[in-house]
Amino acid sequence: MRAATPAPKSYHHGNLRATLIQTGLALIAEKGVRALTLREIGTRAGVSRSAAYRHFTDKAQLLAAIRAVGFEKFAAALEQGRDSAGPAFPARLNAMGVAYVRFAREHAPYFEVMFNSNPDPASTIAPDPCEAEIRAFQILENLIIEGQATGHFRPSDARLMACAAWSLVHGIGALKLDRLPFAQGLPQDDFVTACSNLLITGLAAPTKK
Amino acid sequence: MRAATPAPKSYHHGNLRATLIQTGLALIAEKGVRALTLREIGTRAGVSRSAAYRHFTDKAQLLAAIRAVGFEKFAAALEQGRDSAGPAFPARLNAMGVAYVRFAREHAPYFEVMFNSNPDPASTIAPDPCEAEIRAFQILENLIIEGQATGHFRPSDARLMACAAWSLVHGIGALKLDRLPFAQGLPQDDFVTACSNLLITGLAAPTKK
DNA sequence: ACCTGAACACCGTTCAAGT
DNA sequence: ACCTGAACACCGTTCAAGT
Repeated sequence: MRAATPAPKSYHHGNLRATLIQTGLALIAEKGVRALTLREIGTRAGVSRSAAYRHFTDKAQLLAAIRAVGFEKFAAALEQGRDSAGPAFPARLNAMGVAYVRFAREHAPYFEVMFNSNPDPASTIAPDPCEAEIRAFQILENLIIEGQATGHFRPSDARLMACAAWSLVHGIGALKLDRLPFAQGLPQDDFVTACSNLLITGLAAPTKK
Repeated sequence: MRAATPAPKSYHHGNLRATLIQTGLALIAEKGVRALTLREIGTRAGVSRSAAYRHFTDKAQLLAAIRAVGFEKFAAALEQGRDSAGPAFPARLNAMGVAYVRFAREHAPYFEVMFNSNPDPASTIAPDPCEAEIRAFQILENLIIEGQATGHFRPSDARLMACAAWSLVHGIGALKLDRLPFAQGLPQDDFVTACSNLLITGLAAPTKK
């Protein structure tokens, strides 16, 4: 009777690398960042605690791999948010912002490893952005460029405008201000929408006349 | 010769609690967040590694105390930034933003413990804001209220406007976008100023006529 | 080439015991 | 009341050894 065990993989795993990333992804969603330990990942993957070192030089490298797949999902969420809005550009920009903050809330642990400054060393510099992170930013920048072409957005530096919009929603997602004494009442999406409207119209009083 | 040792403090320390906070503050500035360990703090303070538990129930509680003094310095930096600008309100708002991001950069480790979601448990909720944090926010909110009174800022919900401005500069400080492929070139303060001008004037094209 | 097991140098936290 | 010392259950990482 050589049937019970579905995959033999007695010793060599086949693609432990991918399995470790998936296991880490599941673990982080289940029990948070603090529970994301090399040893537990190994145990869950049915492998010794030092096996990961054959595929990643470091815990930081495993986190980088996990972060990369997080940004894939993130970019997809932003695109989906944008496309769920109508054709008007301010509305599309706002929908992207809502999607951004929603992702930050619904996938809080992902969001943390994705954006937290480099997780392991005492180094103060941020980790290099991964491909999907740059792509996510370009989705936003392109939206602004299109909105400029149609005359909806002012013809300033589109990259700078994208930086400002990105920073705004990132700050909202990271600060969780809507949860604090400030600005209670409004449901989350409305809070984001209100902030994004402020960015679009500006804080300054309308020029009289 | 009973002179050499300044303070005897042979066994009981007197105010170990304050010493531990100061030691932690120094350690974090010196070697980063990762080096901020209860054991090392104890050793530096010349005390056993478990002595801290007489004054804090937890590492999280020590961090909360450290965060509180970080926010004191932070609020002072914001006020100083605001006052270093001229009397014009958009300029004062911008100066606060520059001070915000400067603090994030120059005191990166403080900034990390101050704003990072609760440091220890797997809990996903943010720690309660400390008194100085709320005060820092009110400095910003008051500036906007004053700017509304003089007609410089639009008469929308001042709290919401403060949330948007706070989120914007927080995102800039946290994301370090000026360090990335996007938006190179500009020195940091100019980058902040450009973003804050965008928030003030708005992303939308000026209404023709 | 890929993985294991024991080992090392760390953690936070607890608890009996000292003063 | 305040602190120590040993102990416990964890970490990441290394390295000889197995297959």
